[in-house]
Amino acid sequence: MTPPITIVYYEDNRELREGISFLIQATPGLMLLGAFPNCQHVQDDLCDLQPDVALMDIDLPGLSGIDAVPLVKATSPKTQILMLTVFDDEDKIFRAIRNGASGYLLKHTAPADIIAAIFDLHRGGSPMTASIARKVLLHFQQPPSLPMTAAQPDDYRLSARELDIIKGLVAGYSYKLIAGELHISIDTVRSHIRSVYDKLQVNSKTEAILKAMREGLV
Amino acid sequence: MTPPITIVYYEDNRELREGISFLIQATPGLMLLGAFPNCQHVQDDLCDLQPDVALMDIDLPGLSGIDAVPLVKATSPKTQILMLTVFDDEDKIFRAIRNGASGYLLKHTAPADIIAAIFDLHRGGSPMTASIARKVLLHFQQPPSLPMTAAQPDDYRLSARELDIIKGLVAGYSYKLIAGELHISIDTVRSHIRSVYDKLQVNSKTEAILKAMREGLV
DNA sequence: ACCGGTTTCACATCTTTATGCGAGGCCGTT
DNA sequence: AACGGCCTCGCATAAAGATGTGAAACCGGT
Repeated sequence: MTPPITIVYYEDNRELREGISFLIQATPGLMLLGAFPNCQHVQDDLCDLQPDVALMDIDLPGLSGIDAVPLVKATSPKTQILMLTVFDDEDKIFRAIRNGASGYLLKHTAPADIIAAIFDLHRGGSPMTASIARKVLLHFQQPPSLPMTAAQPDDYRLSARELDIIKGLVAGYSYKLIAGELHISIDTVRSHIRSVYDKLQVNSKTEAILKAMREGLV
Repeated sequence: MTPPITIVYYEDNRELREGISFLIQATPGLMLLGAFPNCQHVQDDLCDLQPDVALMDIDLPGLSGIDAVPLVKATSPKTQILMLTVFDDEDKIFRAIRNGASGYLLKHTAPADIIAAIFDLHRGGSPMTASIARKVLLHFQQPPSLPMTAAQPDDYRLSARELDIIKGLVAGYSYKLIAGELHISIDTVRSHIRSVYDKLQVNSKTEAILKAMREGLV
């Protein structure tokens, strides 16, 4: 028998807290270590408990669940955080994710799915409500190719060496450093840069870097 | 009664194709317009059908499902694409996403969940298997703050004006342009840049831009 | 009233980039 | 063999950026 997944739970709504708590306790393989109405004392709470999973509401009185995320990670690094909230606000989502949350469910999620998500999370997955996932994905998709005509410039046909050079730029190196890194002369670097600018249709280091990053050429 | 969600399906494995096809046809609210063993003729297929949803396998003979994604989008822009695959390879995931896929499920997903995902997708969500979602999220999380000591420099205390300047840099502007934009002299821009470099602990435009972008200061 | 930070500007100097022009060697296709 | 693309290097000039030094004006707080 594998050891149970240990859990702490932060939720200010008493009914909900007791409901989910009961559900967790009733599920074999899960063990609830604590359920708190606010996260004023996250660090105290977690430093001893060191749970596998933290279920966190966002809209908590006092310290918001989002701001608590980094504290959780700092106090108990192995703890995976599952945000459980009514907000599908972009800003909140990304702040939580950047801070280190690993899953994000809206509260309308069925209780059974919440339980499933806890297992997913512990298995190394990132359960996400589909509508949340969409917002995240949109940040990866390149701006929808406006017209529907085929032929996307997608590929700028940079040569291998040119890619080396632009990687250097994106890494923040000067020509001199790139030359040293690649064991070529600075004039050669200049020469390649020329070609790169030509192909990317830009005319400054900054533009080239930004374009390369946005188009995912790096 | 709302009109059914129309679907096309690309999958080379005959058994699987027939199984899922049957399932779709048996589900009220879904309508299968076609199921193909390869996507050689996506554009021909879709130009008339204009389905709401395209279910695509990745590992297709000939033209890969990933490469077909942009073609689908070009031919039938309103079609939402759900990748269905055995690969949880980072590179494949991101190529599919960048190309415009809106959902990504691994094939071990239960048939009932696949059906649910189709509805999610059509509702504007992005169903994703938790393990896939994790890989995506990792690209958003800032490098795990190495030590656990509190107090991360997070906030570089840039002044309002300094933020204006760095926004200009990130937009790819030269000092001269920034000066024009903000109606100040180029020497003033230089002066602010100095402070910014100081606070960000960098010493070149490129480093400043990269740091600002990564730390989300913009 | 003094201090510190912000915003503005100036002048000088040195380094880095951008760009024009030229050139030899390598390699694969036609 | 001739052609085009790629990789290498050089020299030169003009523009942009980095850095040092200094300073006046404003504003909020001790």
